[in-house]
Amino acid sequence: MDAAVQYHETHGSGRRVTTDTPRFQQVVQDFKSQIANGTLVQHAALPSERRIADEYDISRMTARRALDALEAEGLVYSEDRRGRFVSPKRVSYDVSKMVSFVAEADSRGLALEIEVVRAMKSQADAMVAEQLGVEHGAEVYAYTRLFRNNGHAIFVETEFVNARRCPGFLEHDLHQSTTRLLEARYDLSASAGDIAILMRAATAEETNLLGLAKNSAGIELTQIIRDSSGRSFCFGRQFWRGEAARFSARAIVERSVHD
Amino acid sequence: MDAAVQYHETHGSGRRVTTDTPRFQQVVQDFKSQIANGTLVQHAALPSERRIADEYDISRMTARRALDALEAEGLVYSEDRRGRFVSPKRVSYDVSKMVSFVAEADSRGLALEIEVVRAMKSQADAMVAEQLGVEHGAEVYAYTRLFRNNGHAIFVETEFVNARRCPGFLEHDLHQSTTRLLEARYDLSASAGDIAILMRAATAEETNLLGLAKNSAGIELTQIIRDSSGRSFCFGRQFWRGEAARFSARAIVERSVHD
DNA sequence: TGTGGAATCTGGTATATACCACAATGTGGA
DNA sequence: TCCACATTGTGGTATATACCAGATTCCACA
Repeated sequence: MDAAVQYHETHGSGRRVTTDTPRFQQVVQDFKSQIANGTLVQHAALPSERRIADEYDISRMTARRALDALEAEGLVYSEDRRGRFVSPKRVSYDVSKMVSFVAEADSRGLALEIEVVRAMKSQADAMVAEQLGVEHGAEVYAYTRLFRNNGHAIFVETEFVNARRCPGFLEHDLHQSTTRLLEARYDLSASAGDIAILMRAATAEETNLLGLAKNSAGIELTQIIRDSSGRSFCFGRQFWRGEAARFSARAIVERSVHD
Repeated sequence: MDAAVQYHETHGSGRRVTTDTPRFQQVVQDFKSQIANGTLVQHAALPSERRIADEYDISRMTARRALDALEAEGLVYSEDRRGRFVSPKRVSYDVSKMVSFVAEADSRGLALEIEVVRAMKSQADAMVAEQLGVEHGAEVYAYTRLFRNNGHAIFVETEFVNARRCPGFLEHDLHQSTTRLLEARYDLSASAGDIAILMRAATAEETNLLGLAKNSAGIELTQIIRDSSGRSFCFGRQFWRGEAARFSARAIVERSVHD
């Protein structure tokens, strides 16, 4: 256990003209390579912090730093007291298609599982009321669902539907596309939608459901679905693991539809 | 050193059994409050790590943990060896409007500054060639610009334009909206666009230009701009500070085949 | 009135150590 | 055979310390 503090610079494969590559960055780079070249496939377990520290001859805290960096980048996820694993590949979500993500995923063969976390009748708060175009305090159905792909949680969604327009909504099976449900049962078909995407930190519940590390960031996607008369009948808020998705959209200037 | 670590369990309800609140979370919460209630306004300096450690009677590393968490959430940004500061408010970007963000920002009174980092004629690599619909190796103009709002860097963008369609492009002033430039000088008006949004880690250059912490995540937004005939003439890739923006879009259902 | 340089401050990296709480595994006894 | 219990492993939190290098400040000297 000699030579604790050494700070010798291993200029070796020095590419960067910067000062000196921090040791933890070496670990980061190594694992990035291993993930990129397939040595580590998705969901494969990484060595433990202690093992990495040992192998690289660094302290556990430094190993941890490297792993935290990989996690922050989304290349790796961790399960509390079980280990760290390679993140699966991103899924694509075309937000321009108002077909529910569920339906879209189905058609592309994604094994999407839905867990209903919570479902209840409640009253619209200011936010929900504005989005749904109902009175403050009006009855709405609110339900939260967790979406997994191959067993791996990728996002959690809370949706609000206008109770007056969708009586008995919660009696239906929520393990399916909401869009389809609304269309089949209530003759409400999506005609347009407003979508917003932003990056933010996960709330406590999202952290738990998605199995995220504390204070980690992800992507919030909110959408308001409107019928052909422009009235909104469904408001949803999704929170995605940051590394789990790629969102695409198509923009068309003005209203001119050519075809 | 007397115990000082107490860890009595409060037994939550779900699967997770939350133990005692970690000390660093207290710091996180405090600053969150101060930012929320306006005690700390945007760009205000937070106390240094050492000062926080002192005031909360925690170690510097624990204080650092708290600050890192705040930074990961985007509430705070740090400047190397200068300090940590409260992040400014998000800007909104409607990606459905094919008007350049610059133009849109102007009209809303944002003080947007553009710094041209790099501008050159180069040859399309596989990626760029595909997006622009040109031959691999075809001549393109490539330029990188850094965008600041009130002096605070918010995103960096690299755009590629088809050199054949836009001769002498780089001779124009790039401190303006590209969309406008293309329209005014080359009669190329945006008619549609494909946009993709995803969260990822910053590259080394992005880290430097945006003044980010190492390995921090942000949002990549790529867009392909097409003319009325569907041909693409501009391909751009933006990397945004994660906390800096909110992206909105409007989706319209195109009734087609229903499976 | 500068101006150069030292002192001080800041975040960044790194180590060593300790304990906690839960997960997985292994072992012995009923 | 099956279950209770101990052992081991893992990530999570926390402390104390050290040095680095750039940013800032301020003061003495020209």
